[in-house]
Amino acid sequence: MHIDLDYFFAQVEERENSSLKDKPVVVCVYSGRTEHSGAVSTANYIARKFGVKSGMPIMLAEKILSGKDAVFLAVNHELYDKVSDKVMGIINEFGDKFEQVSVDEAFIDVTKRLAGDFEKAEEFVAEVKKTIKSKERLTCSVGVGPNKLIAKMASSFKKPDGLTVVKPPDVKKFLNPMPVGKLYGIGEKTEEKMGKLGVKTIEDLARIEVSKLIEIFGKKLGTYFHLAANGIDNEPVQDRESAESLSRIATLKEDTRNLESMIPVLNRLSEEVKVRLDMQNLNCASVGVITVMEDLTLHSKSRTLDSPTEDIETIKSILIELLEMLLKDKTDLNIRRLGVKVSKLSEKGKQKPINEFFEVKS
DNA sequence: GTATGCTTTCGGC
DNA sequence: TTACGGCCGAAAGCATAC
Repeated sequence: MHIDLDYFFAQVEERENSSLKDKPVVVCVYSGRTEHSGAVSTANYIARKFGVKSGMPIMLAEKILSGKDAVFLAVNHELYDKVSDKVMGIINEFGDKFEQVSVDEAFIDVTKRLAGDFEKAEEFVAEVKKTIKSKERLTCSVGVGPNKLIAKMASSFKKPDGLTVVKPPDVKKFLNPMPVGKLYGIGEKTEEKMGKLGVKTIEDLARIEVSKLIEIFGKKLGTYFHLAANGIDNEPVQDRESAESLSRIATLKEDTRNLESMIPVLNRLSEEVKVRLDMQNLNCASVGVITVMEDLTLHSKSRTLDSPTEDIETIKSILIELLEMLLKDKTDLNIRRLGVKVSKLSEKGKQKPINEFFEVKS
């Protein structure tokens, strides 16, 4: 079962201030460059009806909604995180296993609770929704299916406040008519490639011989596409240990390609990332710099280390090197936004096992 | 030549 | 008129090993 909180940030804001409920509400990330510069994080369904979307420039959303009595708010992550924790706690209580995917999404394994009986799903979900509604005054959209893949695709089928139950015998019926690009794991490029093979729908994909898919996409991907198109997925619902990566990005006061002026920013971002690493007792084995140029194109450079580090000075000096490299690669444009990312995270004091050491040789 | 893993870019929210 | 965040995991592209 997959649970997705509806238009989460904006819904929390409506909850905090009921006078917002019948108005367009737009939750924004202000960059600080000018009073109105920034982008839309999310908007309620009234604002969406007028065409407001995530990622849109705030000034454009303002124009679309002018005269519509719209409310623009700055994101309040502290609040959303707190509310998220409470809701996730509730959801966790309803499953035998729990997996949080993001601030507003989670899977629970309810196989045992439902005794494998999908007829019980509707009533069960009603109970989950009722609890979240009464304790936190929030709605969500829910998908129930025989595995995570189907549950995830089902929860986005009807929203907001939706419920879609896909019983095992109905899996094919559910997937078949969808465009192949809707299948989890298939992006634009792969969809294009599929189109050239005459594959438009998930049904088309399911009909292709697995050997043919392996020939075209390689063993790993080919096998995955074949199984997914047939509704088969064996990924367990499991606790996520910690995030896979951690990053911090900020808009510069003005566009520049002057290294000296960016070093203090890079240092500050590194320190903020380091604090978050420490909070979770993590170190990192990969360090990267991210830039968004004045034309909003994104570029990045990263380096994998020989061994994980937690040393801030090491991280800072690598980042400066990477930024220098990036400036040499990309000689034409100024940098608008600058970021720091660490990945290949592991818990301090624990060495990640190298699988080959334990592999049984035959 | 192919499979794999690493790096870079994309896309959802 | 134009307008443009921050964060994450997924997808795509690329390099290397066999």
